[in-house]
Amino acid sequence: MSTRQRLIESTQELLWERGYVGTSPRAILARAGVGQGSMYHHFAGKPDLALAAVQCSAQQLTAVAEEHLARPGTALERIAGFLNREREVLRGCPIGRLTADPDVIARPTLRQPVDVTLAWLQAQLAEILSEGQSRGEFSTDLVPADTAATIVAVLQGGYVLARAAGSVEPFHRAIDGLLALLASHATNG
Amino acid sequence: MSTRQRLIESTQELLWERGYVGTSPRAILARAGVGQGSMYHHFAGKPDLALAAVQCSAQQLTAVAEEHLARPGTALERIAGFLNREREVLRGCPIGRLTADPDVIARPTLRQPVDVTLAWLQAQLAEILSEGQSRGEFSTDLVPADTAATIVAVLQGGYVLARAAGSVEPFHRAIDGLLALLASHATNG
DNA sequence: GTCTATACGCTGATAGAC
DNA sequence: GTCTATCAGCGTATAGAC
Repeated sequence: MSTRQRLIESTQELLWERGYVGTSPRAILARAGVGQGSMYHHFAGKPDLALAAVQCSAQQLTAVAEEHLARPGTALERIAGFLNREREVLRGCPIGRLTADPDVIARPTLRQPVDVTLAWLQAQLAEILSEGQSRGEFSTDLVPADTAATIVAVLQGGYVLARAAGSVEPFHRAIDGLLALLASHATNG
Repeated sequence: MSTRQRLIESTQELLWERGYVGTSPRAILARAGVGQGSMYHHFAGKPDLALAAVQCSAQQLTAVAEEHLARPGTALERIAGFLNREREVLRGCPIGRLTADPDVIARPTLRQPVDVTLAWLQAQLAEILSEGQSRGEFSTDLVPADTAATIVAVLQGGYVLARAAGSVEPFHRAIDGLLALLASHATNG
């Protein structure tokens, strides 16, 4: 693997664990096993490297979500399959996590991929809900865009509860509670 | 106001904005308008001061929630009133925000008040849901503990979506979506 | 109690050798 | 391309004057 790629991967891991503010170039270099010169050769500085890492994480998250959401089944089944996919719950969401970071929120270029990824996910879920409604699988009482925001919020908030508790349990309770609410609106579940 | 109190309040604000990792004693002192000596006189160091600030924020959040949840009305009305209470959405949750911080998660003494506060909130909501069920206001199909976790997760995740988007809109959509799901389970709404 | 002085390692970056 | 040297400033804490 190239030095450039190793730098990006190390940065991805550190951003996930410690956020932008808590990640220093020194720590990135130590994890990647390269010297400072390499980093400043491939990237303009910390913000530039962080942007590359965030874009990479956003791309990976999108790909995984797309793969799960594209599986066959009813709207409810596809959503449940996505929510119950394997996750490292206590590590949290590598993208959602960045919203806690003041420097990410303050820099439009860093915030943008976070915004785009979460908006894309909501749009995908809204589309699935809408299709489910037109197939008669789902109650037309629900507003797809609102329900989609609720679903993504449960996911992001579930991570918060799990990390606070030091246990995956509240995450799964939040998902189960959501699926129970959604199930009663499904006509073919 | 005492110097000690000013230090705690400055720390509360900075922890909310920047988290534990992003908050330096220097920044705290500058905001409080006191010298270093005062801080190390009243507190053992940064972790000790942060603990006092987090406990204070937890106490304040609990008091506000308690006040809203104790208002009269059906279970659904009380929950809706709590969810729609005035919030500084784009600032996020001063308690939930701390779960993104690696040093908070790593220190049991700092994590504990976060854990206790979010667990208490879930317990309160579960109690309201359970009471609603026994009064016939709410479907007995729902598991109160699961639904309570879902509600708190929507709140915490709503902040994430709002901060990512730089807009309060997705927060309110997530809340509206949740309330729509809950409303269909209420028999007196 | 509160202040200033001092300390040492880390942050984030530049310069220049190889 | 990658390395090491060097830098001004910050992070966190201690010492000791007032």
